[in-house]
Amino acid sequence: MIEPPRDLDELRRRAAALTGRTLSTTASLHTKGKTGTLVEELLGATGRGAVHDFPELGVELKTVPVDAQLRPRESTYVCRISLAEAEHAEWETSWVRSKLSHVLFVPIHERTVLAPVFWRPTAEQERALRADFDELMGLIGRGRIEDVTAHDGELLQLRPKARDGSVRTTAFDRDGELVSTVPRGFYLRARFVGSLLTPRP
Amino acid sequence: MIEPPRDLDELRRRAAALTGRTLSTTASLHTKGKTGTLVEELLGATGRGAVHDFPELGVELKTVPVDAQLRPRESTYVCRISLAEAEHAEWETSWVRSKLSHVLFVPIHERTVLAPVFWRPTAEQERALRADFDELMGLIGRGRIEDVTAHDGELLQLRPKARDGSVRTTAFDRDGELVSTVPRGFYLRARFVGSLLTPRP
DNA sequence: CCGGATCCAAGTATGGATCCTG
DNA sequence: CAGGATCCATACTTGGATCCGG
Repeated sequence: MIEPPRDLDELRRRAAALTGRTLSTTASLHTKGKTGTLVEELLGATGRGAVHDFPELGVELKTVPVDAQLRPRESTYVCRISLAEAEHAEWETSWVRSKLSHVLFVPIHERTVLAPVFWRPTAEQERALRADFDELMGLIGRGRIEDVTAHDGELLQLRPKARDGSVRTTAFDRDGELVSTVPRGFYLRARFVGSLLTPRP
Repeated sequence: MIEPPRDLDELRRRAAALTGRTLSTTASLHTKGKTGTLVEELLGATGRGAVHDFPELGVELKTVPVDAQLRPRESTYVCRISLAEAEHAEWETSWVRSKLSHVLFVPIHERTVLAPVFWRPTAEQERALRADFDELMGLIGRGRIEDVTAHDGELLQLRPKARDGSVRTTAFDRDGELVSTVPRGFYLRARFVGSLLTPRP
């Protein structure tokens, strides 16, 4: 086990030191979440179950599979949402805002680690994220969960998040009744994360 | 896997048929909850996670370790309580009342199964149980959780229920603040269960 | 004795994400 | 191409209770 980084500079140095390294080709690495967990361990993340991967630094780590042009091949999962509490949710105190307040993106091309990118939302980006949040949570709060699709939201989208369709949670419908539905999570659109990895002036 | 009993008579017959049987002496049976789980399986209980062990019959199964005089060697665990919701809890709709509305006690002496006892609370017993419930939940509802000990309650008592002291839950203190404390559960006192196993006219 | 502390197995939830059809 | 579906490992929770020191 690797000690947690003592400050942001140490985390920067560790992340930079991984650049160009190739992750092991072991069969056990071919499963969905294994790359992310391995990079967490290599950087000394300790926040399993906490709000951030690096709780003292308030930094969230995300590995992103990319192509040779640094374009993400997938969207990036952020966190789950509580459908039943959507009506009272506020952006300022939301889990998704906390997670996204400071992110370390580690792009992975095939098995090679590329240059890390630290990101904090600009004022403009935060306005757009908040607008997505308000739109999505507003719909859910008004009982429209089944009308929400991954088409909604400019930067943030809402998608199913569960092992399979047999996992259920509850939400309110338009009549205010509790109904069973599939769990959802927030995701960052691939094109947005792509713009963060290759900034244009 | 054994099919669930179709009616109460079938459950009675199965429980009676276990009387005098000796549970296997396998090392794997020497752990705390294993006897209860084994008897559940032998009787065809299906209610893992449900309110009752036999959901269709509304019957709860409890194995009770006893001495040669049928005196329980331990108190009997009933269920957990939600400390944070204690203030609004009512006996009529409580989990503990449901659990205790119909119980099949299976006494175990060393590894031998003794005669089963079906029990439904008499009116008098239910009054006493309710009095204990109201006393305990009233204290907790008023933020006095840390003043409640296993001395309180005539038939029902409240005791810690967790792997070890590191597991925590939350309750309200006297100032209405949420505080961390150890999870609790309801238990039936050993002397009360003893009186149910050896009724005196 | 018995009140407070603890133990194990199994099921569920969570965090890590990628898979895969139309 | 990307929205909806799904996969794995690990942590946490729950239900089964018994352990053990004062």
